Amino acid sequence: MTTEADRPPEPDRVRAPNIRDVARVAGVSYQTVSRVLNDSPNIRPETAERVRAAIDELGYRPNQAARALVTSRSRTIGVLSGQTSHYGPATSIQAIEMAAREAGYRLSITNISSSEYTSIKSGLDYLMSQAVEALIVIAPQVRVFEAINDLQVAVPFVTLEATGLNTSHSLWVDQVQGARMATKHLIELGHTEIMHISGPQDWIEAEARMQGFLRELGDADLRTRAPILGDWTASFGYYAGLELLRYRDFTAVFAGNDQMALGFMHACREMGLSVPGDISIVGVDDIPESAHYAPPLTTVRQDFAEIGRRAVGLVLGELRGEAGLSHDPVQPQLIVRESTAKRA
Amino acid sequence: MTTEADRPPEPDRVRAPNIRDVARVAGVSYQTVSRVLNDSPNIRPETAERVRAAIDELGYRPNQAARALVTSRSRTIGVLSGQTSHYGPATSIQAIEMAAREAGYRLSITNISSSEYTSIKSGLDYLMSQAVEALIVIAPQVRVFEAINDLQVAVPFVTLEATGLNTSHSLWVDQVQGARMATKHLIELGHTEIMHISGPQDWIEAEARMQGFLRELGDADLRTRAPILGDWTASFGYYAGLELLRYRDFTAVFAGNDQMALGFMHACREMGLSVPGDISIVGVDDIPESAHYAPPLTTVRQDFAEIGRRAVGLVLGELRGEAGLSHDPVQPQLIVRESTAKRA
DNA sequence: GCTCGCGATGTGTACGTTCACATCCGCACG
DNA sequence: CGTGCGGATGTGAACGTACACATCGCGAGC
Repeated sequence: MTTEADRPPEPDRVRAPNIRDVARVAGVSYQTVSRVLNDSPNIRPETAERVRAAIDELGYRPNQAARALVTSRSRTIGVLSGQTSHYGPATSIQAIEMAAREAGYRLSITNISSSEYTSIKSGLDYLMSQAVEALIVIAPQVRVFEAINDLQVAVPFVTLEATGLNTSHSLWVDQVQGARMATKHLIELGHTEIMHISGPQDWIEAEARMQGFLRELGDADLRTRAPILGDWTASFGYYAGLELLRYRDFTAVFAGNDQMALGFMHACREMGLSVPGDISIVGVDDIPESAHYAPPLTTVRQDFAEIGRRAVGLVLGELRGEAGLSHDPVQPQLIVRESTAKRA
Repeated sequence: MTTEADRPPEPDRVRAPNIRDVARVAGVSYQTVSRVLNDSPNIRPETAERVRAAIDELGYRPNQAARALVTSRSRTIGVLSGQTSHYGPATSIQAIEMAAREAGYRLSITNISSSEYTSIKSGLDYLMSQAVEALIVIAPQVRVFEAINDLQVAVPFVTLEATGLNTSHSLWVDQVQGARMATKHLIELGHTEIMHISGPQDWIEAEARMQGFLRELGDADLRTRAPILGDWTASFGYYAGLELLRYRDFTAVFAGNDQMALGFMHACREMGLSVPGDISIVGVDDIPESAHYAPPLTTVRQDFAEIGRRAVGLVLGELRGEAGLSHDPVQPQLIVRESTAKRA
């Protein structure tokens, strides 16, 4: 009835309403309010309605900290990522965020600036200090596994894009397969001298793409040559191209990602070479821009968003004790555009 | 002395050590431990050392939830962002994350999938339920301000990239100035018929760039034409190009971002037009790839990372009650490459 | 030698919630 | 008509920490 009159005088500092304030307004005990909040059974609909009305009236919001304290559940998923500004990680993280929020979890993201072990470890340490309930790693560096062991991470975790290693904790695009598709495509076009510009050696996915490339080449009995170790950037592709094209002892290039492919095409243009007339190029990722490169890039599409969603499903499933969740690799897809052609 | 013998029997479920466990091991009171944790003065160095040793021994980590509960400070900054997978937001967020972590804050990020008012509001609502202490908005939609008002957001907030509006809460790259630089550059090259492909109308920065474009054109007494309203994507730039180039009643294009510029160049190529021979093009953002487009793109550089860092500085400053913080717009920079040339 | 003051440390309590358990009521069953 | 049972609701405690205040000891000043 009287919702204001008989309350104690307003304190100076306005305090956010708590569960007891709601209870008082609704004329029930705080426990009943708690029950409504956690929609537990055995509440009379009429009572629940009154509580909900009180909640609205007061603009009450449950205090997450108090809840976390008593349940000792932070409802937080930690994300350890390398450069979150890159297309792949950024896309995955966005999907992770949405899937997590859907499931009532929030994210704690941390960027590791370098691939130094100490950097990984301190990033991981930070996440542990946030009491994350699960961990998703998008920093596909080999040393992450070490760090996870060293810190005795006891929560469910999954690493993205880390082909082949430690499969029970991995979820990945089948990079080996993707690389084979790209390489096979070039071979089928008649190319026999194929160059690979790889990502940094300590990225597992770079390693996997290199393996796929080498295996496909081996299966076709073609000469393999040492891949160039790049850094994923367009600039690297460009300078590598300027260097490599001085010899021109190859007619096709498989680049570890679209950006390096772009840089390489830039170098071709500058050296007066036609793509795909003189050199065929394949990238990986299918970033949205690659369809508009000059020429539009043949590339291996990866579904980063799907990977992110599945990662969340996986760790939350494990958290709920569900077993036997699917770790099947996500299949990449070859997108043929105009940067590849039959060997002249 | 005895650090193990006289403790109560181990409970079944291993409980994380708390401040009292540390105190017991260190032989001090829990309050002393608390003091060491919050490095308050008046602790004997020797005591502090003993406490620290106990912390290490037990692998103790402060419980953030308990801390948040009692201090009623969440140490969280909310980030409301549009597509976090885009280069600009992603770069800013990365910088925000690092700056925030540096300052002992974590982030709660939420993506809004559409620019619908309800979507913005629910995103904001989510962040408020996280009890964020401050808010950084990277979703530069006009309606965000409405939502912030409607929800009576009482925390310090700052919107990024929202030129000109509500300046006390904005931090921005001077988009108007950037657009003017781009336009002026084209005018100085002799172009008089310049087309603008803008971002979506409800993005404040798109609006600002359009204003800058129109003003510069006005100052030069050149004919203005209705800008095309795009969606930031390369594909839009491409299709818009195919359409517009059927008439060819312009010799230069100012695109709202690099991706649309890329798409437009693609269309030029397909229509048999040379860039910059027939058409000059300027973009905005200077994403890392744009230096390797065909041709390398003249563009207006924005320092997204700097913006992110300053946003954190601003809201945390306000939180500490510091006044008179700099809201000076960040100056963009024209990067002249090869997509622009004197009018034929 | 006594007191004052201050540095160093300890004790009580509150934060807001959930869990375990207690209580109350009405209805079905014998 | 008494008993038991289960649905609906209430009470007490605990989670781990920081703040306010209390206490202790020791050296300076008279």
